[in-house]
Amino acid sequence: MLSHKAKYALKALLYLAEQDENHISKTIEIADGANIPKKFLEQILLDLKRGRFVSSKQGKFGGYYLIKSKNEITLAEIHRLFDGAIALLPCASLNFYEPCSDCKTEEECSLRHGLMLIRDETLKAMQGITIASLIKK
Amino acid sequence: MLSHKAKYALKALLYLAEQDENHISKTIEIADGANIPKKFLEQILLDLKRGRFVSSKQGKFGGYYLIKSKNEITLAEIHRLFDGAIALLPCASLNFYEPCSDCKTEEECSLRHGLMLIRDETLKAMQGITIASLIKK
DNA sequence: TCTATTCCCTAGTAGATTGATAGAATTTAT
DNA sequence: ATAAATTCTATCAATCTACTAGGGAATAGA
Repeated sequence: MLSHKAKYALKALLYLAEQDENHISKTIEIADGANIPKKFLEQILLDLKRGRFVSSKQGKFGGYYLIKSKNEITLAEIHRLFDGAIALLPCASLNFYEPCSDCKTEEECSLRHGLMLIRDETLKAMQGITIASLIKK
Repeated sequence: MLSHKAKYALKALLYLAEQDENHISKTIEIADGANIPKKFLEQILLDLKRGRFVSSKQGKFGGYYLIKSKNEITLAEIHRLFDGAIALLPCASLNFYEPCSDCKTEEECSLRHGLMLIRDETLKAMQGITIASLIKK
C-alpha cells in the first residue's frame, strides 16, 4: 500500500501538471486544490524538490513548479522516493537490496526468485503509469 | 513489502510442502527447519489454519500438515491473509475496498483508475506464484 | 489415570514508523 | 522595511510490528 505521503505527492504532482505552463503554485493553493494538509505538504514538496521532480522559487510570489515532464514522472519513481522498495522483500530488490537475515546461505532464499518475478512485473506496470496518464479528460 | 509474518508463512508452507505425504510436522521442526522464531510461528500457523491452508492434530505426536494443494496456494492469498490489500490504495482494492477520505467525490479520485491497472497486473503475477512454483529442484 | 507432549489462546511490550503539527529562520518582491 | 513565501528542525500521539510470556486444553502411551 502507498503511504499518505506518496499518495499526496502524486496528487500534488497531478495538480502541478494541470496548471498552465510557467505558472507557479503556492503550497497553500496545492493544499487546497488537492485536499492535502498544508504543513504536511510542505515536507512532501521539499522531498519532491530533492528528488528533482519540482523546483521552487522562494520569497514573495514564490512557489513550486514541475521541472520534469509529466510524461516522464512515473509511479515507480514516486513509490521509490517515498515508500522505498517495489520488491516484496529486500533480497529481491534492485534499488534497496539487502540480504535476508534468516536465510542461511545467500542463494538459499527460497522466496527470492519468485519475488524477483513479481518485482519485474510490478515495476513494468508502475513504470507505465505516469502523471500524464493519470490526468483524465 | 511483505511483513515478516507473511514471509515466515510462505517459508513454513514451503517447509510443509517439502515433507512426505501424510507426515505431520511439529511447530519446532518447522521453526528450526525454516529459521523462524518458534512462538511467533505458533501464531502464524494458527492464522494459516484459520485460513484453511493447513490443519493440525493436537496432543502428543500432533503437529501441522497442508490441507490445500501446493499448486493452489498462491502468493496473492498469503499476502491478503497477512498483509491485506494488494492494491496500492484502499479505493482501488477488490477485497479491502474503502473510499478515500480526501477525495471530494467518489469518482473524483485521480489515482483510482491508474492504481486499479497496477492492481490487476500485480494480482495476476501474484496468482502465478504458488508454493509449488517456489520449490526449487 | 497419570504424565509428557503438543497445539491453542490471550496478554503484554519495546521499538519503529506514520501522519501529522509548531515555530522560527531564510529568501524575495515591492 | 515589510509582507509573503519557502525552508528547516523539532516534537508528538497513535498505530503497527515483531516478537515474548505464560498458561490452558487435547492427546497418546504407560
